[in-house]
Amino acid sequence: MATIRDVARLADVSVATVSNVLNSADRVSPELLARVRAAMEKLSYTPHAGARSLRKRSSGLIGLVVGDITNPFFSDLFEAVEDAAAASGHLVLLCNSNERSEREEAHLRMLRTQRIDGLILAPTGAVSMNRASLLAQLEVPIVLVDRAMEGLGYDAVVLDNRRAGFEATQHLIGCGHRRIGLVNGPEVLRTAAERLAGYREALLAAGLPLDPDLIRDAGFRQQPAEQAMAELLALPQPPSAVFATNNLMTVGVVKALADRGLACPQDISVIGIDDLPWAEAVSPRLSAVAQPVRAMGEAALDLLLRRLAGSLSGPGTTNVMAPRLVIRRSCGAPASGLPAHVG
Amino acid sequence: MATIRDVARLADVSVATVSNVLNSADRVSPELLARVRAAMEKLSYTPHAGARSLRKRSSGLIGLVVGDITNPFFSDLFEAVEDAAAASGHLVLLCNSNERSEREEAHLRMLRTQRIDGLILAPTGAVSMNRASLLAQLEVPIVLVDRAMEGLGYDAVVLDNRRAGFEATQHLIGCGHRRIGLVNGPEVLRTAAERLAGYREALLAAGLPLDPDLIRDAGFRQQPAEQAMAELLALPQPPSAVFATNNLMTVGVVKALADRGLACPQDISVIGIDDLPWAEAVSPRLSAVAQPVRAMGEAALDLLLRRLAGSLSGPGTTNVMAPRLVIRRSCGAPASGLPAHVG
DNA sequence: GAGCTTGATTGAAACGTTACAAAACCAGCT
DNA sequence: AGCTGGTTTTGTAACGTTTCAATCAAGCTC
Repeated sequence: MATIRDVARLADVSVATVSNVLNSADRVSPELLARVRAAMEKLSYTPHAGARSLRKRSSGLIGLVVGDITNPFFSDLFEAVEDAAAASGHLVLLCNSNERSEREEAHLRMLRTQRIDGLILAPTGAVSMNRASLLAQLEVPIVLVDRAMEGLGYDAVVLDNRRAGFEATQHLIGCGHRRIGLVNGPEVLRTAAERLAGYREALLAAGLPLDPDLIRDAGFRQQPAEQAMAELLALPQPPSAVFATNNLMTVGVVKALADRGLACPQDISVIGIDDLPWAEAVSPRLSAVAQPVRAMGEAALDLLLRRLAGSLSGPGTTNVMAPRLVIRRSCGAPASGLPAHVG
Repeated sequence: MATIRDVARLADVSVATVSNVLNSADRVSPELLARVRAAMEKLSYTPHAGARSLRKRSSGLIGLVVGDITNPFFSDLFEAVEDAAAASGHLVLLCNSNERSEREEAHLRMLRTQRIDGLILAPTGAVSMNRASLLAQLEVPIVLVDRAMEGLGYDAVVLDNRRAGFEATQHLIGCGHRRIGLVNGPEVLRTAAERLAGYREALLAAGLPLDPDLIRDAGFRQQPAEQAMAELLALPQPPSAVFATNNLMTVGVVKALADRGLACPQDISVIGIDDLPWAEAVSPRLSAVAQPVRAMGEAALDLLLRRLAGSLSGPGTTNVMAPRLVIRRSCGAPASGLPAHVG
């Protein structure tokens, strides 16, 4: 494979000049520029990223680590980040931790040997001390997405989770529901806690009672959500509507209903967080509180690039994005047959 | 950040020795090994991938380029490939071309400057001359996935598309259907052509006529598939069952039905290629011909690694994987109200 | 105790770039 | 002709590794 020396030889200039046309083309005269470009073309020369990253102190690589690339939220996120990164000449290194923190830590080490310029991290689970130090060792700007980890001083871009919880619940209340099930993630996670807070707040605002029986922790996962939904249905006074706080759990909830032959919204109403590509395709078309995924990815990369450029400094800021309520058909008036309870 | 020299100094050995513990630990005495390891630990040393890739002639990077990471098929594929690659100490560089060949070509150039060790490519669209030469210039082993490009001599792992088409169609025929719509991709693509061939063959085997009106090209995309389904329904003699030849088009078809209030399988039966994570959740639970995505990813990486190790050589082989028919509820007997036509 | 063998350790030369200071060039002035 | 000040161009020392031949130590054998 051709090196910069070969190009220099062929164009009859010094290697320094070739390097210049690569990096600051304006510092070289038009005629040499043309000669060099021609030589590169003829040899189909491509610079060696390794050598470059060795000499400059930057690799042009940006790490993106997510918990589950199979989750549409994360694949959309990757797409957004990669598009934006391409525009600034960066390459995105995607790491999928499969929600296992050991894998995530292994990935962080990998990313360090790659000498990434910056990291976008959607942290899985709680923040271990171990991981915090791995992050610090990277010695590069870091932007958190989806889940913020307070106290570490990193930039973050997150959904306004309280509001998302509030709007979803409010929408159901507006449809006439009074007993609303909540299939939530574990409260130790900030996102879950905030979504719950929004739910509470909406109930309170409507003067509705809060029944702890209606609140379930399904670990943000599909299978447990299915189980949780089953339990809710088995309650002496089952809810007339359910709010699932992420997309995986929405699938679980819908499946539980389908398995029991319950129609929606006739028998029970459903709303979820995260819009899904097929939400429009299934019947009923699912209502949801959508996250502005693309905007979140772009915002994250923007923060990162600004840190890299030095145009942003000081302690990390948290960028809170507004959810968007997408109303389709899965929420209707409470089933007449079921008791719409007033507590 | 600590370098190999720092480690050597601290452990009071030569850099060569440190390098040895990194690469062939068995060639160094236990006591020096321990000293070096301790020094690395203390300095939290991590090798510089760039420098390494410069000196050895390999980067430890493997490229994976796909058309649409948002498509569950591809995100599953990435997951499988990354898992397998991690086991062999490779890092996967994912590139998403958004089905645009210019982006794909830009990515191939990027991958060349990264000096990837090998490439797994799910080619989008037809093979341009330009792209063929870009691939050749990479000068690394290449494995094609999903769509083979004949004549270039690369290894490939693909679905047995003919059989997939055959089994899906046969299943519908077995349910009693005689007019079966086919929502297919463009026939210039081998995959689409073969799936069509399987469809034909199944009809032929059952002694059923082939009605060209029932066959539509929806470009493997959702929106056109919705449109195609609408056209099929508007036919004077609409089909009693539909077979969509990929997951995006299945969504489009289902949506078209839902929009018209058509129930499935009561009004019309549906089967698709590619299983979907939510196929079990919607009602009706969708039947499908599943691709063994994980196995395909693993097979692709395996081929690549064997080429790299030199244990595989000679012309490329094509690895044909068997589809798996997953029967759920979306296919039933033809609607009594609709004419089950005998041509 | 001299000569071998074997295995562990090391010095130093690459690998392909970029950065920086030095050199060369070229007008335009005195 | 000799300067000056400004561009272009260039030589060369890093950057952090690995590789490979060379050295060294230690245990054998005769």
